[in-house]
Amino acid sequence: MKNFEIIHEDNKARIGILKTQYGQIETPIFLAVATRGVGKHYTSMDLIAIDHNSIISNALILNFRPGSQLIEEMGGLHKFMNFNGCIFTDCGGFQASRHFFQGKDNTGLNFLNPYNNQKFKITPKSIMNIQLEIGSDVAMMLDDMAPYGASYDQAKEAMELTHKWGKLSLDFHNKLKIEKNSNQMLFGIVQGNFYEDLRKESAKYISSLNFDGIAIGGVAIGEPKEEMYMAVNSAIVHLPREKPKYIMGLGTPLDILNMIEKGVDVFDSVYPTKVARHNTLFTKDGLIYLNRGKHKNDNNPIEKDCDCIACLNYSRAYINHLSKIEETSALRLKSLHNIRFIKRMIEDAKIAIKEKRFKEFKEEFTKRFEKK
RNA sequence: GUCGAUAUAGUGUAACCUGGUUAGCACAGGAGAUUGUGGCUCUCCUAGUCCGGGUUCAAAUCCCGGUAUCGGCC
Repeated sequence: MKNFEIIHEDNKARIGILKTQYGQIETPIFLAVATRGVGKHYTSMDLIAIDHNSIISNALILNFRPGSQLIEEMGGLHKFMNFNGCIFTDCGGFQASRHFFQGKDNTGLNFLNPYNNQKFKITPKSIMNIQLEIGSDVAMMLDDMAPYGASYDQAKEAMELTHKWGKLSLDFHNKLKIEKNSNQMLFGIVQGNFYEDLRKESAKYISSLNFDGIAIGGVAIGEPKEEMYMAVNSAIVHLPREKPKYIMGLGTPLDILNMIEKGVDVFDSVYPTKVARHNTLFTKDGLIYLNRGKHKNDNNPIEKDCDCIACLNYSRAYINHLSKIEETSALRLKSLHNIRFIKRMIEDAKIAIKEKRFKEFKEEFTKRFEKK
């Protein structure tokens, strides 16, 4: 049985159905970030309230606390956090750019558990086991991500280690899935930093393995936009049409639309929630800075036609007030608005794809979003 | 009426006693950043010495007068 089916296409843009162990989910999707089994300032109930059914959590960080075994004992992450939606788990490769990273060798990545300062090593095998214990619907292979500015040799080395770990991750995952009687999917990750030939090589190699889906990793790590698009373009043309494609870490509303146009199906990013906490809110007419004085007496919602919990119930003036007095409820409302904005934007994009006018939709959306 | 204290961006204050960088800081105001999340974070900009005179090479700072505010006493 195929676990991904493309049901509509408009040039490269498409609508698909991802068939996971939790259930079926229509792509393109945006995964709200719930690294530690909860969003920052929002819970699974909040996501349900804005009709958001897909998240990404982090296997490494969940394993630090409360531990993947405990989550398994509690019936898996869906039950533990009471989220009846699609859950991806990231492997922890990205956390190699964090300060608790302690270096790598050919067999895995070393970390310091920030909660108890114990050394903790993850390997392709151990992180597969952790993700199966957590019980996510989609697991990610262990990858090695070179930082922005890495030399060619450094990028090549990271890519080659990623390829090696990809094969190992896949083999272990297949074995463990049978042992645990799981239908968890596993996605591969393309690396190659910002070198066109490495991106191509990595895309071809990862595509040759039998992953359920393919992610492009190692972008949006501080590089200029042009380099990001170059890296993605170099890889994506070598990925098979029929597999779900995931760009890790994107993004902004316009980045998401641009990537949908290239055939990307899955997104995740802290961008919408991080900027929301810092008072940058998405509207169809562009970004607004909600903490500015002009909104102090604005009785309108953040966005007129938005159906999120913030816009249905509160004015810009009120949320500006909550922000000014540093009430944490403001962080929740603002985060939920931006998540909902992305979801609604993607829903509109899907309608456009069905009607074969995605390009026009994107251009109109971009024009309005960028106008000042 | 009288004696005293105080007067610095929109607001609150620092520098005054002991004259000497570009008058500092916070909030407010404006423009931005933020992309597989240990942090309601970070960057830049706007804006000020009550008024008048004096001393001095040099005054927010010392002196005199005015005005305003606050307080004490009649």
